[in-house]
Amino acid sequence: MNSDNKNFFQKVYEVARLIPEGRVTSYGAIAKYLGAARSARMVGWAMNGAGSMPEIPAHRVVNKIGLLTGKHHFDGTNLMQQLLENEGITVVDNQIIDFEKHFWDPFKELGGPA
DNA sequence: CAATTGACTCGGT
DNA sequence: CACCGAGCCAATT
Repeated sequence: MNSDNKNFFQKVYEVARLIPEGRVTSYGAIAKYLGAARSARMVGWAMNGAGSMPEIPAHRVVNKIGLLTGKHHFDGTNLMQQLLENEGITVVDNQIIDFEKHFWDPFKELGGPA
């Protein structure tokens, strides 16, 4: 079926919405899962629109090294970090501690491309 | 309509 | 190890 009927942004919203609590993922991971590994920027842009989507935990999406590059887009200056810490994730200097331990891989969790 | 920017990532020098 | 360029695609100016 045509999962590709949906727009790229729409898919990003779906995957982001599926991120479990206490987990995080990267823009590139989502982009790659959608078949656009080099379009990580688009994921970020999508997240910008996701800011209006309460079901889309954009704060759980960070760059590939676990750095909160998008924290400036949230209200205040440390809201993103507070949200992550609230879920049991440790963040120091805008960077997630044990990032790979909290990393949520859509390929692994969603089953990935057959 | 053209140029610039942007919540990224990879690779080369 | 640090810096720079290329690729991706969309929104804003």
